[in-house]
Amino acid sequence: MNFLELQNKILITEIKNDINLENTLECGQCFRWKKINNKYHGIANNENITVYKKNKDLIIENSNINNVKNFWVNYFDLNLDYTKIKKYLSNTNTYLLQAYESCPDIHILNQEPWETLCSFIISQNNNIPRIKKIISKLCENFGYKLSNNNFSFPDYKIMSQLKKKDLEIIKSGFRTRYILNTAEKISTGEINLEEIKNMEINQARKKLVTLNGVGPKISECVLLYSYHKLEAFPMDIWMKKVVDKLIANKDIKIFGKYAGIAQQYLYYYIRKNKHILEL
DNA sequence: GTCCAGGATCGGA
DNA sequence: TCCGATCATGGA
Repeated sequence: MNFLELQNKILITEIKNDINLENTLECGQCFRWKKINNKYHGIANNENITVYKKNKDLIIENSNINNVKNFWVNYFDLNLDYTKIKKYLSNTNTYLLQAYESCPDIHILNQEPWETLCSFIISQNNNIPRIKKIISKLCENFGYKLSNNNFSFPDYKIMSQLKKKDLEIIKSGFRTRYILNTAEKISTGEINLEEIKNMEINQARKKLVTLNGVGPKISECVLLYSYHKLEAFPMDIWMKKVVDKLIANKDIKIFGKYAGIAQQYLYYYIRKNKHILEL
């Protein structure tokens, strides 16, 4: 990997593991990236960046080169050997091979734990367009303004001070008390998100589901999308259908330590090709 | 108008 | 331990 700085752009060349931004940013692991004219606009690390591909190179605008090296390379998971992992998974399931072809080069992002946790609490029994809307309103109303219409995700300290009435504006319904209760537990230190990062996965699972409104599915999402525990396997209604109909013996153990990556390909592939589940 | 959404919780069998 | 009703809201 090599970094070139020109004006406000940083060009990342010689990336060993090709990343497809559309598949990575629209496969259901994140909710805040927006595509405008073939470029993606998003916020993390209190930076509002634009990212796009030029051939195999990745271009990041509005960041400084040190942040790109330290934060964004990790965020987009550019150092993990996805070729090796896909090969490891390649003889497990024929639909997975179709998914590789149909939606290639998905990377599992390294997202910030609080944003991921809160976002997936909002996601429960909800549809993706509305999830995005609720999260957007949450940021507009309680985040920091970074530029024109771009707001940071509000941190848990701010949210722990909010009341139910304050959140009525975001229309998160029955999930509101879960959000507030979780923000409270993290603020008081009852749950430490930094500690969970270093825990063994089963220990981390146990800790996360102690949060009110966090069950096995949301827990797996946080483990995979922000703690990068690649064996985590979020089992939502779609993946239940996939496991039920498309996986031999309905056994996800075949995916081993990279189950989460198999899950991400299958999830996105099946949501774009729902007819496969009708077979 | 009806059905359903990247679920979790609770009460009752 | 298991199962179904329920939760708030609006997208499709």
